[in-house]
Amino acid sequence: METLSVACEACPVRNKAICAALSGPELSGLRQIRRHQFIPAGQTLVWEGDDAFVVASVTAGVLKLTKSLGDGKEQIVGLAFPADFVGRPFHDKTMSTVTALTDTEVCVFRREDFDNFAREHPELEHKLLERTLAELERAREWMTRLGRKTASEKVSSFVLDISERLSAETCHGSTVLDRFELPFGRQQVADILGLTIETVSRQMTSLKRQGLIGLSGRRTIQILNREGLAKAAES
Amino acid sequence: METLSVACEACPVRNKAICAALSGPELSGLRQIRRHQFIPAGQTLVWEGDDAFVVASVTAGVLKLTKSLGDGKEQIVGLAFPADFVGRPFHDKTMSTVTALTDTEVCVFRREDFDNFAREHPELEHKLLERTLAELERAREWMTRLGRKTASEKVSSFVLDISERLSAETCHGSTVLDRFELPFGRQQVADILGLTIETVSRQMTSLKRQGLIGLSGRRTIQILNREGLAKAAES
DNA sequence: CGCAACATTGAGACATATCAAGGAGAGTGG
DNA sequence: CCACTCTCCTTGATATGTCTCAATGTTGCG
Repeated sequence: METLSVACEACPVRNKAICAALSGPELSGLRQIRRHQFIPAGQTLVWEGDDAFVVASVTAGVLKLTKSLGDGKEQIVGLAFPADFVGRPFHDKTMSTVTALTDTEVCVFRREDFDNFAREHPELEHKLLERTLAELERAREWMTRLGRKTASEKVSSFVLDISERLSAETCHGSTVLDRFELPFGRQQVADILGLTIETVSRQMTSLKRQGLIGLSGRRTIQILNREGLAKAAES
Repeated sequence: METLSVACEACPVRNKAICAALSGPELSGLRQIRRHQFIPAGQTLVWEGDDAFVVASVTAGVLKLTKSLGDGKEQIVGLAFPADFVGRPFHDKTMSTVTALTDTEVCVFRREDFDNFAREHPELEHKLLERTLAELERAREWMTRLGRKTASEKVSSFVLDISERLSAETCHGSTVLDRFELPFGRQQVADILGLTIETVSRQMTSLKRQGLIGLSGRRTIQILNREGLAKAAES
C-alpha cells in the first residue's frame, strides 16, 4: 500500500466527512495521526475477526463491508462511499471485512490514536455519532429489503438506492443521476441482496424488458422510468 | 400513558444505560428533562414516518422496532431491552415504529431537549456513540442472517441470540440462561427472521425433534444442547 | 367450561436456487 | 485489426425450500 500526501484543505470530502467538525489547529492535530493511503480495487483493508488496529475515512472510491458464512457464501452488510467512515472505534474486534471495490483512497488512523483524539474532541465524536446513526438507519432499511422483499423488488429498490448514493457523491446540487456505472459486478449485487447471481441477472433482464431500465456494457445502468421502478420496488 | 416517578439513583439500568456517563449535578440536569413512563404491552411509542418528537432509554421490558411494507407485511429491524436507547437524536424523522412487546418502562425525552442536553455533555454523547456502534454491528449480523441463512439456521441462531440477550438482562455474572420465556409470539419471531409463522413453527418442531431444544407452553424455550444448536445455526 | 387467540400440521403452489450450457466484453498477443 | 482467451453475464431446465391455503390442535383466559 502506498502512502499519499494530500493536504486536508484540498481533500475532496473536507466538508462532508467527520473531519468537517474540526478547523485549523485541531485539524492539524488529526492530520498528525492519519495516513492517507491508496487501496487498489480488490484489496482488503481489514479482515473480519481480526484485532481492530485501524479505522478510516474514505476520500475516494467505494468499499464493501462483508461477513462470510461457513461455506463460500458471503453477505455484503454495508458500502462505504467517499466521506463515509469504516471500522469500529472504541472496540477491539473488527466484525466485518472491508474490501475495496474500486481503486480507493482512505485516511487511515491507528484505532488507538483515533480513539484518544476523538475523546478529546467532542465535535468530532458528534459528527461520528450522526454518521453512525444514519448508517444504522440505512442498515435497517436494508434488513427490510432482505427480509421481506421478492427478488424483483430487491433489484428495483437496489437500483434506485444506488443511483441516489452515486448521485450524492458527484453532488451537483440535488440532481439524481439517471445513467451511472455500478461499482460492482453481478456477484456483488447478489451478495448485497441475498440472492444468487442468476436471479439478479434474470431480474435485471426483466426490468429491462419492462422498459424500466436500460443496460449497456456490464455495469452501466440507465433508469428509463424512475416512477415505474419505484412502484416495482414497493412491496 | 402514565408517568412514574422513580429516582435515577434507584434506576435498574443506572449503570448500563447511557446516563451512566453522568454523575451528581449533571444527572439532575438530565432528570429535569426526562419523563419516566409506563407503556403497556402492545402499545406504540412512536410511528414510522412521524416527526421524531421523542427519544427514550428503556428501563424495563422489551420493545420492537419495525418497518412495514406496502401490504400487511412487517419486518422487525431491532429489539430494545433494558438500558437500550430508542429513537434517533439529531434528526427530525423517525424511520421505524417502536412498540412495546411486554409491559415496558422508559425514560422519555423530548428530542429537542435531549439533543441540546447531549451537545453539552460529551460523555453522554460518547456513551450513545458506543451504544449506536454496537447496535449497528448487531444490525449487520442480523442482515447476514436474513440474507444468507436457511429457515432452520435462522431459527437456531435466533434462539441462541435471544438466550444471550435475555441473560444479559438478568445479569447474574456471565451465566447464560438455558431456559427462558420469549417476549414474543410466533408471528413476531417470523417478522424478525423474514419467514412465515408456519415455517417458524415447523423449524421449532424440527429442532425439538432433534433434541436440541425443548418447548413448553407457547413461549418457553429450553436449550438442551447449546453446542448442537450452534452447529445448526452456522451456514 | 367454553371461547378466542395462537400454534401446529398437511398438501400443493410458487419463487428462487442449483446445475449446465452458451454468449458477450475486455484485455492480450500476433 | 483480428483471433484468442478469460472472465463475467445471460439463459434454460430442473430441483428444492419456503409460502400459501386450509384444517386441526392447543393454550390460557373470562
